[in-house]
Amino acid sequence: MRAYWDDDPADVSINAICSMAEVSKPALYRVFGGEDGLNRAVLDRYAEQVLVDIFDILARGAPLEETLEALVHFASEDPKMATGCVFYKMRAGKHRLGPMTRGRVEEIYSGAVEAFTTYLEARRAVGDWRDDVAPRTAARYVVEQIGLALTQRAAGEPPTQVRDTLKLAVSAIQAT
Amino acid sequence: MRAYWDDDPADVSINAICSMAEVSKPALYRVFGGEDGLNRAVLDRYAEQVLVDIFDILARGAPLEETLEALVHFASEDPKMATGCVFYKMRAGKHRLGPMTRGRVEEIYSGAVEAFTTYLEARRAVGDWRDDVAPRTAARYVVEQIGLALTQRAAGEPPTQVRDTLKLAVSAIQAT
DNA sequence: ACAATAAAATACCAGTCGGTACGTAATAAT
DNA sequence: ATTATTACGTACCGACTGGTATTTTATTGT
Repeated sequence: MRAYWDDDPADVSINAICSMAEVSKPALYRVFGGEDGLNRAVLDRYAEQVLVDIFDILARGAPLEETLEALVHFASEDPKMATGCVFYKMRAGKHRLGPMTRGRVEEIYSGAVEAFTTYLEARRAVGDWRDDVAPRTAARYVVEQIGLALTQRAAGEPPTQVRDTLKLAVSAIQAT
Repeated sequence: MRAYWDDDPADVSINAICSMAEVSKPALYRVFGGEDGLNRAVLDRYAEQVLVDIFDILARGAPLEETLEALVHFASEDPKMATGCVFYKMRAGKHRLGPMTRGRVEEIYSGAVEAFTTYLEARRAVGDWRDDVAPRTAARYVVEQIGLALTQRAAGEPPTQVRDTLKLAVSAIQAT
């Protein structure tokens, strides 16, 4: 997971992983079955260890502005995300993934969209959000923008620039 | 260029290109020198054949709304861009490129930011654009958003969704 | 103490990658 | 017509990929 996180999953070979982990290749195959199984396991671990933070922000049910601010901070400034996000990296190279990992990527994506849609509907019900954008559209929008920000961070762009871009992006769904 | 456009540059091998073009590998190496030279040549050709359209839109000096509408249409609906954009695909895998191609990618990127910055400054001078966002920040923002849209198209997302996202994104710099 | 079994690593597989040495065919100069 | 030169492609190189057959090491049962 660490290697996928620091570099790009597509650029880390099974051989490299084995030598980093000081594990023989057959051992890795015994445990994970193959590359697809390993990727899936990495993604599962990453989801419950890192992505859960994003879902937590939504689950707090805080006002829109506060929630968006937290998300912007997470994606563009949290040092943990300085080298980007394993999930979005995998999603970017979706066509290179095996069936299990790809399935998990799609699950996580639609789970995120769903969670954000639910959050936005709740906010609208409380009168905390405008009526002229469909919650699902806005949800997909935010998920993509967070992905863009994390991709920029992975590419080494300065956090301030990443933050400027993301701030501008989320302002689109805040405007009255 | 066609292969890079339809698929992903990172997934098209020199061998595959040679067999598609019905050209021997040494012939390709004689002409382009190597993978980096080939990539650079492809990018050059692509820039003068496709990217020029984007620069043309800016060069028209039309009002902001009209310009953004044209860019949104180009990125999210032009059938020519249905499989994404060679430039943005290369940029996404920048670290895998040779020095010449990488240099050209950076040149094109900053050229685009520069062109858009100039355009926005001109619009501001005419009173067609708000004062509360730095032109360069907005320029970078739009360049990233167009890239996101073209990446989404390459991933096979429905054009309507791509358009929704991009429309929402550009609205952020239009708002009064 | 020794044989049977389970676990784990070494050494290898076929395939692909980018890149090139070298033999061959076509052309230009004499 | 014959030689010198240039263009060109076959066949190969070493490095690396994901994946495994086979051998070695450890553990267990007796």
